[in-house]
Amino acid sequence: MGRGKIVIERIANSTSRQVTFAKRRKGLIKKAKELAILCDAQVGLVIFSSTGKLYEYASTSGFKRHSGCGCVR
Amino acid sequence: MGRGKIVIERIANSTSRQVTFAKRRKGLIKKAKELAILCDAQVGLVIFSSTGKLYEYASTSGFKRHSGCGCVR
DNA sequence: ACGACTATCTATAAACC
DNA sequence: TGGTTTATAGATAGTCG
Repeated sequence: MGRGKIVIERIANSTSRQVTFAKRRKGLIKKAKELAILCDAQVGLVIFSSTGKLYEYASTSGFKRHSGCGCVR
Repeated sequence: MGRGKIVIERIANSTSRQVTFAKRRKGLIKKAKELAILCDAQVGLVIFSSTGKLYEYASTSGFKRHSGCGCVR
């Protein structure tokens, strides 16, 4: 899906791994949103980068962090 | 992305909405897996269909349902 | 390290069975 | 209603500034 074909395995080069992460994370969240809207579904998505950064998406208020244990419902 | 272009809004026809849901859900989970592997990330994905069915994916054992409240960590 | 660009690959809408 | 095919839209790998 791009200039060259790639194998699905951990990208060795740290820089290109980060670049790919940023691109694909954005694409994944976009598709999650589209699924929620097109199909009237509820979608929750949580992504931690290898450096520990959190990225998340939730389609509706049906998913809420509830106080006390910090979990996602 | 297909024979015709589509607008991102709730699909009116119930049958084609279900068909699209099945296709896109599969695609979304595939991409979530790829992101996890390629970029060494941890990914959690929860999808409820409009009929209330649950579909989920978690890239690592870092995400676990813990007993007691049934939440996802 | 970060945006654009674009050639190319992949996902998928529609058609068909 | 569920699987298969195909043409095309959309995502993105590699490149350049």
